[in-house]
Amino acid sequence: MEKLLIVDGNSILNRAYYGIRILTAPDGTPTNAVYGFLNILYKYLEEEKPDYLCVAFDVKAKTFRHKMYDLYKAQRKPAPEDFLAQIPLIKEVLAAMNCACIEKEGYEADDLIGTVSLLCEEKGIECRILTGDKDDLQLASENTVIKLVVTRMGQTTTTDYGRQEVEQKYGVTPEEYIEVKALMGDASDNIPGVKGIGEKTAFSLIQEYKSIDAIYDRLEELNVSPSVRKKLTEGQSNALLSKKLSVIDRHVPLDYDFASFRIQKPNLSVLRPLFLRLNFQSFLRRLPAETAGEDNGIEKIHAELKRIEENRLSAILKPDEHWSYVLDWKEGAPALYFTADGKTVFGVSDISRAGLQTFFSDADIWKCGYNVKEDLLKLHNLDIQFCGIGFDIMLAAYLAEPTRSGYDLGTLCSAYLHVQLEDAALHVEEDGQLTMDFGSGNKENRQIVADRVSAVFALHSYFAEKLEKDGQHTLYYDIELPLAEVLADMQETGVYVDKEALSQFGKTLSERITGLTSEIYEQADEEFNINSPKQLGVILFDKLKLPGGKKNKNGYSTNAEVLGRLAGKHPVIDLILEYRKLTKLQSTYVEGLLPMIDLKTGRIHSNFNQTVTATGRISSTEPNLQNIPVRTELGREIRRMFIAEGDRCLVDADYSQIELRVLAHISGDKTMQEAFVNHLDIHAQTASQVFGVPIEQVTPAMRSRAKAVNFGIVYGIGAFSLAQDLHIPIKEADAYIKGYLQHYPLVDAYMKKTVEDARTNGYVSTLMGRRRYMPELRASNRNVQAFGERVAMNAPIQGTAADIIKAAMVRVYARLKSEKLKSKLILQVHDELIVEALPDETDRVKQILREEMENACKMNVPLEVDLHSGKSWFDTK
DNA sequence: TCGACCTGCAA
DNA sequence: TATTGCAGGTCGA
Repeated sequence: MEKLLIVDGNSILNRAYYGIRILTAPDGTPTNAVYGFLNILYKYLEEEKPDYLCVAFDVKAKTFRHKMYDLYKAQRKPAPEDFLAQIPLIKEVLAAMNCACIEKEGYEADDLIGTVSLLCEEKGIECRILTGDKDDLQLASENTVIKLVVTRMGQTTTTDYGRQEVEQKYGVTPEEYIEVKALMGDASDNIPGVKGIGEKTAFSLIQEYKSIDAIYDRLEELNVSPSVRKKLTEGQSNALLSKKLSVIDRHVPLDYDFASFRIQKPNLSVLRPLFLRLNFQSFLRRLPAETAGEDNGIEKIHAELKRIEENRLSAILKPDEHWSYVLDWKEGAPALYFTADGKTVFGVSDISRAGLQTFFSDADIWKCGYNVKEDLLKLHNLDIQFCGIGFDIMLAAYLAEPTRSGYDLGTLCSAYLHVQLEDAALHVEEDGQLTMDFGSGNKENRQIVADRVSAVFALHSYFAEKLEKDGQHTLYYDIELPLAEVLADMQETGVYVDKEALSQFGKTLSERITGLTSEIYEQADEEFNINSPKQLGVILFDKLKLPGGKKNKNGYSTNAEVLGRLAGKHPVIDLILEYRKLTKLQSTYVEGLLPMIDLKTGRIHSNFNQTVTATGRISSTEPNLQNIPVRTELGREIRRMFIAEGDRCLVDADYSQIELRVLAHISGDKTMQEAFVNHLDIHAQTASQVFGVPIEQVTPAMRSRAKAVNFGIVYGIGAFSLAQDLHIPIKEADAYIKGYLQHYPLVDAYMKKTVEDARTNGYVSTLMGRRRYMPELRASNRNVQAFGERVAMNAPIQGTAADIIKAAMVRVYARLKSEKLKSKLILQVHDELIVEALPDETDRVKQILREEMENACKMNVPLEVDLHSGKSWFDTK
């Protein structure tokens, strides 16, 4: 038996719109609903494998229902703009897929669906209706199944309703379902129903009497309460009207030939460019592979590969050329591919160390790569210097769009050049490495790599120009690009760890954890998994009956804040808090760090990522060395294990209040600037302002509150959260914020202006021209918008601070190098730099750190650096 | 085995 | 209903 799938276009698009986070094409077109729609469509095409497919849409014009009842759907709020914009877009996509879209003036999608499903019944074709709207349940039959879509937490699921399922679930037949709806009405469509009759009564009435007509035929005999009878009497005309409105018209004169619903192949020459434009990578991958000679209108990257012998390298490499390259390790031994024109790619397989040196160690040979930091590390393993770094595609793409989730070459080609890098979909890139399945049918590795070199070349032209146009030249060439080398060096150097001491600390923790575990079991009077918040919640709130009910969707919340409020109510609480503290240290910082210690060097080589954060900060992984405990006494012990090797020492330099200084500078607020210019205690100063007392009368409590406000302001805090943070009434918190903005009026003005600028420009910028695009501000969801506003206020501050410390790192690195010091920069923790210094260089290193950090950026307020040194990180406080 | 979720660590 | 990150554990698909 053949099968047809008909989709309620508006309904599914709507579900997709609200179910999916904000998503935009590179040109700013909102695409989340279209993306979600296609995901749902593809999913059910695969699941149902229909022979026919069509998508029904509503038409804007009034329908016969409006003529019947002019209030029909009258209360509907107009859909958000970025939703409406996607309706023509999905139709464009469906047209390119050669999928029939049907619509008819005067009718709704439901009527078309009803008509098509009836046609199916007549033709003996199975019909599946994909919709988010329960109204269609009236169409269910043995042959017609409604697939009702529910989107929850990003997941799409459907429940299938045939005749049986409707009867089972609702206790009425599909035909009777219309009667129920007519009785109870439908607020969303403004169908009146009978006033006072709700869902329950409507269902029981229809279950008993089957139809509205039957009810009114024998109204006086009905076995109902007088009040229900009264309501029915008064609502008779509304009931009849509602039924007319609710019933789907299954006899719409269709202007479409049923045969045109038969599934056809997509029009690739239209669909592929469209998906490229929308940057739908996952859908591009679904499209059938191109056959040879097929002209699909898309330019493909293709390089002519010339394999050469290593001894010809010097002859080919002219220093006045710009060389785009890829260093490939796929075939076991390194291979070098490079091009000067993007068309001819030279390839040297099995290249020797000397060959690599010819290319990489010559500063006169200008080189453009992709993820240069990785190449630096690989070459350093062979003890080869990498000089003449001219450009890095990945870093440029990061500046162009720091919120991207990844920067693989194929994606960048489609997103920015609208050109396809062939086989891009078949391989996965990790840290810029090419890993792929060389199964049959693929092009051979060499050609793929050659094409990648060509892509690097093309992207360089594009991004070099874009950086100029966007005013990011200095940020790129003076900060990000040289920083790659600094980070590679830091990664390579690593930080020395006292493995024995760390292990010993772990043993001590283990003993205490064992003891705590049995104490907790004793108090709970049973054994359970303390690490499971779910089980813990049951113990605390069900078994021990502690107050403080549910919070999250899995049940009870048991985080430190909740437990803290419970402290004193039961002895187990303190034990659990202690248990949590110790197991955190044990699992994350002892068991997590120990295996990361390089056996040869005794050091941990964390990965410093340059293209991860939305604001310009660096991130650290495997392990993350930017979140080593410091706030609690016991946690801080971990820092004793990070030590300088041999007779060296650690020098720690951290910026004092860098974000507030940035705020004082970019807002232009004189009061705040003065505090910094005069080297005053900014939190005490703020307290004095907000509480209206002289500075010498500021109590520690006042200062600590002011400090919280200072922090909060930077994050775009609201009164609610400040109140929660400080455990004070919202009103009071609100007064603090108001007072703050009153005393720092230009901070207030800055916040407002930044958000306004972000709305008009679509992005915010840091002092050095780093951007963050803010599509959130154009979202229809209030929460998303409010989030966007906070981000708009915070990103320039956090981002400028990131710019500054990055500049400082480049300067410190250059100074250490130019002064031929052996001391090494080893860590960066957002506002803090750590150098492992030789004994006779320590004083010089301190001087360099202070000079280069304090002068990294000229602002209207001074930058101040606190310096400490010691044998371990613990000692540098 | 993988992803969602909760929790907690840092600036 | 405060920004930016990373990671470990549990639990269910």
